[in-house]
Amino acid sequence: MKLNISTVAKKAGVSTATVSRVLNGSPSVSKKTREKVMKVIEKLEYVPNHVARSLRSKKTGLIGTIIPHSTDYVFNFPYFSIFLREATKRLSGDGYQLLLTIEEPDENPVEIYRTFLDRKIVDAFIILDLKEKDERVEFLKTRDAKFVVVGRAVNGEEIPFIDTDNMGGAFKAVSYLLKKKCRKILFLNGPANQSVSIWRARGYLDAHLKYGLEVDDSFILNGSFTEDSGYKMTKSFEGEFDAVFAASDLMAMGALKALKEMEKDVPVIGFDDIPQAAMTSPTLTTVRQPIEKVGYTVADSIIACLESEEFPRKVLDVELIIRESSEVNHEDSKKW
Amino acid sequence: MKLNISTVAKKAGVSTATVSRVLNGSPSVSKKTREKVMKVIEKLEYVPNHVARSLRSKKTGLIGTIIPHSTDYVFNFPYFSIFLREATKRLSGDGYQLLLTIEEPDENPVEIYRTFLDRKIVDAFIILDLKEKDERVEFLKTRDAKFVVVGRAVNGEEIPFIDTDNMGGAFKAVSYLLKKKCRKILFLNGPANQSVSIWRARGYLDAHLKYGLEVDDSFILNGSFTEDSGYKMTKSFEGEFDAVFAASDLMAMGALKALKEMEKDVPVIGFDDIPQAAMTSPTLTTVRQPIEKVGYTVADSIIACLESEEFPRKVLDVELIIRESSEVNHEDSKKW
DNA sequence: TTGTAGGCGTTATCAC
DNA sequence: GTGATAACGCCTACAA
Repeated sequence: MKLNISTVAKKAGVSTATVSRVLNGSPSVSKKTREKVMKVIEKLEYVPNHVARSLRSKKTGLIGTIIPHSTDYVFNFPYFSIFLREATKRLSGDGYQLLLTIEEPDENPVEIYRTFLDRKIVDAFIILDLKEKDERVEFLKTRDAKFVVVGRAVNGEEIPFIDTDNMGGAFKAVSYLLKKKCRKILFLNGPANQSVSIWRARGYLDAHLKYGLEVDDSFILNGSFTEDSGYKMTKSFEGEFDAVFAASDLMAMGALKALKEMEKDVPVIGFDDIPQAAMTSPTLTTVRQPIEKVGYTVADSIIACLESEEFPRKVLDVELIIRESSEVNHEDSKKW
Repeated sequence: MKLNISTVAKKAGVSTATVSRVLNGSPSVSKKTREKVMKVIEKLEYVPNHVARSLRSKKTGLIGTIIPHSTDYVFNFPYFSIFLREATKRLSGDGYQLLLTIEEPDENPVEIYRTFLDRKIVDAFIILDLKEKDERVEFLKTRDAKFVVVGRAVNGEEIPFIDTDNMGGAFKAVSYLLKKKCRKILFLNGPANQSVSIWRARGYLDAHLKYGLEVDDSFILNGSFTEDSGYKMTKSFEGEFDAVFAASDLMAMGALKALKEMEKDVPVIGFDDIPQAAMTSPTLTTVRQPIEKVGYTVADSIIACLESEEFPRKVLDVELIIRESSEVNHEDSKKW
């Protein structure tokens, strides 16, 4: 026996239209009818068919998030799971679901967006890992699709985005080191073509500018955001340096490991403030990104975007958290 | 102007039924008609509406995977991304998509399965992180839902599953250590209530049995699969031991770190063979799980389950990979 | 081989 | 307030 809206209508002695109204909280239903219908719904344990609703409303309630294949790090990244958790929480509060998918290894990244759009599988996208010149964004714009980017375009392009203040964060961290008289700050940056890297590099430069210092480009290294990358870049750097600023906490941890092996003791600052940052030895000075807030805000913006045609553009503040690793002789801390 | 099957039909001068037949590769369409229709489809760039198809066919093509909230480690777990990648690849080959979702923090884990089932959002589930007594499985069985479990029931219960030979793997690793005359093997196991932990404990016990040795239960510790957990359990263990067998490579790495600090040099074996295992110092002896194959096989089984009512039950072989960490005096390796 | 038409389950528009 | 009824876009008997 199939259970659908008309079964309920029949049992309740009303029309399907009325049941639908009850279901959708329409005000134009008498209290009495509403209660009668509700009772039947509960007794039958009826739940509306989501697919039929989608067909009718042309909305699936699914938000697509395609995880770039090029960056396995997002999964290594303790950070990412927090982002997802918060976004999921916010979305499900309004009846949306995250449709997470991994990019296909050897396919043009745009294809999966095309498929999802063509088949009308999702209502909107969350774009991760914004590139300097991002073909996914280009594509979605030509298709007039809804999306929110995590990250901020570097060329002032008008796209809906949420980002943390990467430039400001780098500025704060580097200024702190410069104030401490560090003058040769090794900057372990992320991949060169990612907008996040570009913003942080701008902060690095700006801080030097403020102090009237010139920047030697050879101190800016591009790697991936992993611990391993931080370790290797530090270890293989040829030349003197008196501080390290890393674009992720994992990289900073790698740098600390390398420094220890090199028996070199200079201030280190990371980026993110992942949970481990407070637990390493030495504890990590770092730029805290409000990752929960990012997850929440992205979800919130997507919903706003879908339900009221808003065009979100937000930069969230970051904060420099001072711990042991940025202090000279931080190795001493281990003796406690 | 809306683009749907009847627009195409009109343009091509045929009925919607014929277009549908072409779309679905029905043999009963003349070559000529098919070509004519195809041409129109291409010119119009028509793509069938997935939601309408779902409504008609009662299949969404979505496979639900709910990531347990209790175990943030799945995201720390470098392993998990490989699993997802392979599963996704296999699924999309047959037109399915993975619908990944994070479990809601403070909600009964079963609820999200209920929601997905009620609303008919997914065709089947992949269950991760099987518990000894798993209410999700119970629930899905009562609802007669399709699912495949990654992991093997410990009580012989009949459920569709894919698992690696956890017991055999532990058996091999522990036997190897016993053969080396180790007699006090510290076993850093995963959470006690997870089936994977129970299988591995069985392997540990079995190996001892084979050597006619009794097992001291105090040598079996339960933690989480993280590096930190391995480190702490090793460091805080009170009592002598002459080898370590860890239930994950991350834990093994934590154990190695602890041993180094304790200036203790005993063989260590891990589990998984994550990419880093070959790159640590010392390199890690470990039980290799064919993770790509697990991802592929789970996806394959889900499809088989959906399309031909099969009931998959498969245990995939594992292999002991001998590297440096299991050899006594492995610290020497660092001098090269 | 092809076309007609009903139905999948819901919601929105229009009457009453 | 409530009830018919027509879509939404597709597939599949059944008929031709």
